[in-house]
Amino acid sequence: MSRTIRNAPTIDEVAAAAKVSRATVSRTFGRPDLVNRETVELVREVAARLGYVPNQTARALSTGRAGNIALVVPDITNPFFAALMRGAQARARDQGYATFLGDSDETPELEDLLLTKLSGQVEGFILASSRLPKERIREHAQRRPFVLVNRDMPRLPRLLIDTGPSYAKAVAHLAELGHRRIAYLCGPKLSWSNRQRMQAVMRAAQSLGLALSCIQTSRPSFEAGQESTQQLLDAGATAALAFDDVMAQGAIAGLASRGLAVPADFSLVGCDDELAVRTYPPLTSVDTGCTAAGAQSVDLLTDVLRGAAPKELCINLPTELIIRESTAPPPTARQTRSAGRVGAPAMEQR
Amino acid sequence: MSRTIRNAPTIDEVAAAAKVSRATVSRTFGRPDLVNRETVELVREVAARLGYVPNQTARALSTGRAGNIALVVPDITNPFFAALMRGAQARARDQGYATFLGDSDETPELEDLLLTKLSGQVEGFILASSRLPKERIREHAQRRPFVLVNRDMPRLPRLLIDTGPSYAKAVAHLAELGHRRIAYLCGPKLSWSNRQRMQAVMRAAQSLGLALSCIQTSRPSFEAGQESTQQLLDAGATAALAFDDVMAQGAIAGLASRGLAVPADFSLVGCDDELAVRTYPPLTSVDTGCTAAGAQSVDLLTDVLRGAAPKELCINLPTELIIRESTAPPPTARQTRSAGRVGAPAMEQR
DNA sequence: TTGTAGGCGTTATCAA
DNA sequence: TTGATAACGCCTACAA
Repeated sequence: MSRTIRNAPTIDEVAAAAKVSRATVSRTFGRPDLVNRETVELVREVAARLGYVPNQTARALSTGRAGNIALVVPDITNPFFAALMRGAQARARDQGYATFLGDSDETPELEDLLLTKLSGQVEGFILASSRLPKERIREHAQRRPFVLVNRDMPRLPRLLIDTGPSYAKAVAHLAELGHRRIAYLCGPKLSWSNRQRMQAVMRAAQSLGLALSCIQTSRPSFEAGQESTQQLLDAGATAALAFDDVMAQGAIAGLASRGLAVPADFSLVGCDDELAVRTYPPLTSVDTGCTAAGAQSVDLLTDVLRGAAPKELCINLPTELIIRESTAPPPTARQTRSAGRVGAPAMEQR
Repeated sequence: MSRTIRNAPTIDEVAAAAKVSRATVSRTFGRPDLVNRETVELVREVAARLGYVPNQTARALSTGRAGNIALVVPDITNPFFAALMRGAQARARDQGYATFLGDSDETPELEDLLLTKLSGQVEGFILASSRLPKERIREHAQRRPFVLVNRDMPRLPRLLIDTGPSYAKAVAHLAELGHRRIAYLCGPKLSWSNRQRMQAVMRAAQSLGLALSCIQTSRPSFEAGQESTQQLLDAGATAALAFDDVMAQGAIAGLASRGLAVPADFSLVGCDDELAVRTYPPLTSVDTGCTAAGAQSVDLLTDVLRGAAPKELCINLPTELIIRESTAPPPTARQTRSAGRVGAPAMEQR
């Protein structure tokens, strides 16, 4: 009854105006191959003139296919998820789906709520970096098809961005530069990616004989990275691998505010590579190909929806360590090595 | 027919199991105040046991209220829009709405497509920074309630983030620092915000007697900012105001790759203040309060939907210039002024 | 307080 | 190739 909505023309009005049955109009838009060429044109014309657009809701009720999917993420503000969303939405659109966005603000309860509220209007979910207990995920997955991103649960279609090897490589890279004490700046406790990365770092550090401190944080945010500075220094580390680029960027800022420069005084490694090339100095980071991953997660979901169950329900996406300018030999080792770093003169303070 | 979706129980099954009419079940969920307490409990119980959840699609078809809104943006990857989305989605959820996201990739055609495809399932739109011709917007707005963000069209509910005064202030700030030739790094031609900001800069520059160059760019991206470096220098400018933080950040990187430091060799002003505090150096930027704006645009839309037409359909949001460390006196003027900039030592090159 | 019945706009099944 | 006619699941006057 909103006065701003003029009554949209229905299929019946088009049918009447075109002097055909409403079934023909329906077919014209849904299965034009079943309709006479000329009839199609006629109907299209009339429809256009009247401004008719098939009512998606009615169509959904009739067919059982909503034509929608939902992407649920912990924080759309994080460049990783923004890129994922971008890739997913574009691909979904290409396949004729509209995309809901659910931002859970890193809280399992909200995530759960979004899942139940959205489930009625959605053919399937892409659940990225879920913080939910696996039992809940299983329950939800029973109602609607799910694709998990960065969460590993047997028998559920999932897309795992495999950062482990790259983090191991990054540790080796730091070891080669001469670092002996390093730190891992943790992501969310409930994050699969965090566990994966932390484990990779732990193993690599151990096998290379490096001392490692794991530093807990409240949330994968710039601020958390910033606030971790003291602990980073207390740990006696000369380098750190952060859970992602955002935290690494925060750490750089935190160090800078204490007069410490990266990489002259401290080396830092990030992850996602969305931000990395934009920071100062540009971050050594793990490229996760997030935009492509978004698109691929949609492909996986639509495969499932189409019943074209892919033989392999678990897709592993490789990553790559990109070495830039945020990593260098530790301060004490510098004298004995070539120290010149383009555009990143060491500060004299401290 | 998907094998993963078990057939959801319908209102009739619940009614039968509870030995009431289906109207009673319907009321139990929609208007429980119209049903006997005990009956409500009974029905709820039975529904829970059966796992019944009202079918949102059927409800929407019947009531005409989809319970959905859509936010359409040019690029969800831009921190401004990500923050806007975050604020909007959260507020929409609080008000019982689910939110579609449409990313138009800066192209009017895609934007148009999204609008028509989404319109069937949505009670209203929030259209942010539309690149569409105003006639098209009017046509769409005729079908569904619209709230425009950063686009000024008479008689349409809109939320305008008023950056003009802050840009003028920024120009004055640069003038005070001693800059005589400045540049404006343009945003998208079709952007209202861009026009607003450019005009503010032009006027301020003129009234202060500063030389101004406007530098066109392809897209409001980091890369575009980076690529503008040559033109910035060719113009002989010693400072620039960018359309937003992303471009400013790109410009910093572009300058750095030529051995020029900000603010020692060049001053830069950004906009949005989402990124600003995270860059190096931290950007002098215009705070647009994007997250709050997202929430407020939803409020405005739901007001309209509720028929509670606000007396003022145009909301102007004030902004604030935040001075940080990316602005300083120009190189030539430096000798005669106090040059000490915390944490941003001048580079010796050039 | 509860029940009956018509309608929301499409699609799908059968005939023609 | 087209048309009539049930569903689809729910809401909502209107009646009881």
